[in-house]
Amino acid sequence: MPELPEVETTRRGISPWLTGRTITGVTVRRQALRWPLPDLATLLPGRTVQQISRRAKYLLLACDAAGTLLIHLGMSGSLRILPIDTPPQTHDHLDIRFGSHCLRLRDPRRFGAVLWTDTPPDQHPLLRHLGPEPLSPAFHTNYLYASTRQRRTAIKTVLMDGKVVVGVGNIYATEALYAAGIHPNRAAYRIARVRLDRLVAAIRQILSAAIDQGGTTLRDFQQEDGKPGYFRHQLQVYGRTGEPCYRCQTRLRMQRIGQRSSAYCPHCQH
DNA sequence: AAATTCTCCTGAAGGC
DNA sequence: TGCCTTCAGGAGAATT
Repeated sequence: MPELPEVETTRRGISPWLTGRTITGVTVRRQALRWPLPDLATLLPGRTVQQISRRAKYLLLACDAAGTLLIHLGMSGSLRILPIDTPPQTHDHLDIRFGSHCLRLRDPRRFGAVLWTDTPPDQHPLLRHLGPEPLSPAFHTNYLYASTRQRRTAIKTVLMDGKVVVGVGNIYATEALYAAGIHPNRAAYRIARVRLDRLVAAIRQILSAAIDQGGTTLRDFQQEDGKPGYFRHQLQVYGRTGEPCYRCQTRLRMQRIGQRSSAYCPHCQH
């Protein structure tokens, strides 16, 4: 399920193929994902992709001065670069063609989104209230400390709240809390500053390492060339419920926190 | 304001 | 083997 490292991996993969290229055509096989698609056949052909950036889990394709295409991969989306004559498979919803190749969006569960904005993307309603990027200087210990003092809910829920910090989903929240020795269900406001310092560092370190590994592939995620991400092999707790903790050998447990399954070590995390 | 619940969807896994 | 049920999960929307 694409979280920040998977989206960033995708961005880095497709960027060299698309930047500076002119879109020659579009094939829309399904007119709505999470929301109806914009009229891409009118908006895109003839536009040149200036750059591809990322905000939270959104990919932003800047198209000339005309506007920006926003793509969200939901939980099962992937983007690939393929020759335009590659037969589409089930759930291949959209091709954006540029010469002999196309950017193909596949999303079995259709939780993803494709949107268009002709104003600066940071002002888009879905982006304007987002918290800081976890790998930016704006995400620091004092910020997280201030953001958690009034929050009595589980720290894991807070980490996955995009208004606090973006890009951290179930996998990396689970891993970061283990690395920092914090119980995922601990009330956020009851975590001391020094422990939040460790948590900030863990989030940064884990996200960076995951990007270096091309993200985590559990089932659906693939890079632009079809290869999986390799961070799955570095996961310490996610998906390991019932197996021994790598540090202390205690059996890892699982709890539902905010509708999400959360693995943790009852000995190492408090 | 913060917290909780509901919702979208498909494929995999488990039960019988 | 096959049919049915359950579940996972990003995150906006609705509700309390």
